[in-house]
Amino acid sequence: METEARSRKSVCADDLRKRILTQDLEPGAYLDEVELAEIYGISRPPLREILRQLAGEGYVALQENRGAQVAPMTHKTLRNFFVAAPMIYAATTRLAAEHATPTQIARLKQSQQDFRGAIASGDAAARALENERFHTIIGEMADNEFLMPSLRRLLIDHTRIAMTFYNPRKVELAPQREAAADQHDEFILLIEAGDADGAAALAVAHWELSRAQIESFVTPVSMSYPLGTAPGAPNPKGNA
Amino acid sequence: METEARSRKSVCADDLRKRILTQDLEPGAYLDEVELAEIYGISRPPLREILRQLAGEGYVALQENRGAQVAPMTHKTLRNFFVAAPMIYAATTRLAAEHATPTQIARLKQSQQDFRGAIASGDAAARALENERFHTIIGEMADNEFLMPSLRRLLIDHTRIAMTFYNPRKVELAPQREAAADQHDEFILLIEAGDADGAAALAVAHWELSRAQIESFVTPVSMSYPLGTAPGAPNPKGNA
DNA sequence: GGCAAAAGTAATGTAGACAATATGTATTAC
DNA sequence: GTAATACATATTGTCTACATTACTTTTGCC
Repeated sequence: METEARSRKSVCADDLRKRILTQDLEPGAYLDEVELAEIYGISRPPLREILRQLAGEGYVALQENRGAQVAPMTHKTLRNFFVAAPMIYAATTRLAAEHATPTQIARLKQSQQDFRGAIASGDAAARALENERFHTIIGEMADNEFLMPSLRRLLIDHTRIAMTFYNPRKVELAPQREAAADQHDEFILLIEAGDADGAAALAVAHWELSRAQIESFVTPVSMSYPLGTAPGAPNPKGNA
Repeated sequence: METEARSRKSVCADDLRKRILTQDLEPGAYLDEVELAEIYGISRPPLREILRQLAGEGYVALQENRGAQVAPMTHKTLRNFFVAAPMIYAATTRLAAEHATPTQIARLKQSQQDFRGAIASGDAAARALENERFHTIIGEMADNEFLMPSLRRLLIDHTRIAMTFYNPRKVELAPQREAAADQHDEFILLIEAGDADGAAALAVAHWELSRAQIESFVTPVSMSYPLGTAPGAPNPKGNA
């Protein structure tokens, strides 16, 4: 095989990830091994290895003798997401400000440029993928192998949720998208300055903006708050 | 093949996990595909799938064309572990108290019985594995797919660190082991009572106990600083 | 006419053989 | 004597073919 044979496998894995993130492959969709193997020009064994890998990363779910399906999103997904996201985002962003290297900061700046470009292009999928990449780089800056697994899992469903609800034709959301992009610039400034507290606070603010957008679609009018108290939040029933 | 052919694969995966957790397979050790395939009586393709799966779970690290090795523990591992563990443990335990089902509580009680038995037996590996299982069940009780990945990753290295430092012949540590087991009983009580705050506080206390044990080995007498300092870079200026 | 059981079909799971890459060693040249 | 290159060996990566499991459809019986 040529030298690109090896890269065909990683191309396949990367493309599957992208198609799942953008909901081109919808949650719960069954994945046919022979079909995918033919598409990417590889045989079934290496494809099966990729599916196992993606299962470990949380992109797909495997069932014995019943094939693979894109990781489903159940009714509990959003609720669990709202519980875990602020904690993990704040923690990893704080660590990123403490540990970021110049090389990583340069990559983050490049990513932000690409993100702005995707917004301008109006391509929702491209914007979602660039946003995911931006926050993945921040996760890599945190350089903590114990927090990265949950961050990756969060970014998968955050991206998919965004692709579900964010409607490019809803022009009234354009200012919010701009605000998100501006916050990305702030991320870069604070991380470059090593401002851990500031970065963590911005992560929370960035989360709140996204959360508000999501809730505006999920809870149309009333339903004020039921989506779950964050771990560490004061207990509703008044105990000490 | 018989009906147990399928289970041979899961037996292989489970055994590899156990051997890694107990350091029977040491961090950084290279894994030979043909050797492992022969040991478990399967061929290389399914074994390679298992290795991919274990890589996704954080047990092993894969390198292109260079095989698999048991996930290494570097100088940064302990430091990153100390940062992430209290946060994830507290959050998942709190959620466990909120969401545990009677069936899960029954499993947790059984696990605690096995844990006590392992302590009595004096088998360090069995005790470590039962402890890992106990905390995995608590993680499953939390029922949050976004926090579970980091919890699994933490438990892997927590177990390995414990196997590294906990010396059964050090009789002076027996009371601490008893204290840990007693805390497990408290976990059961608080989770069964649905006391989220209490469970979270206990998780922190449980962590502090474990942390103190670990630090007593890492910083034997007077070295107060080394955990946060890069072991590769000895402090040039005569430190404080 | 409906339900259940059996056979057929299509998928996943596995095995053995082949190709390509990396590593270690030996030889040769400087 | 040392270093670099080439070759040999061992290990990883891949493919085709086969076994097994699950699902679907059809047929027979109630």
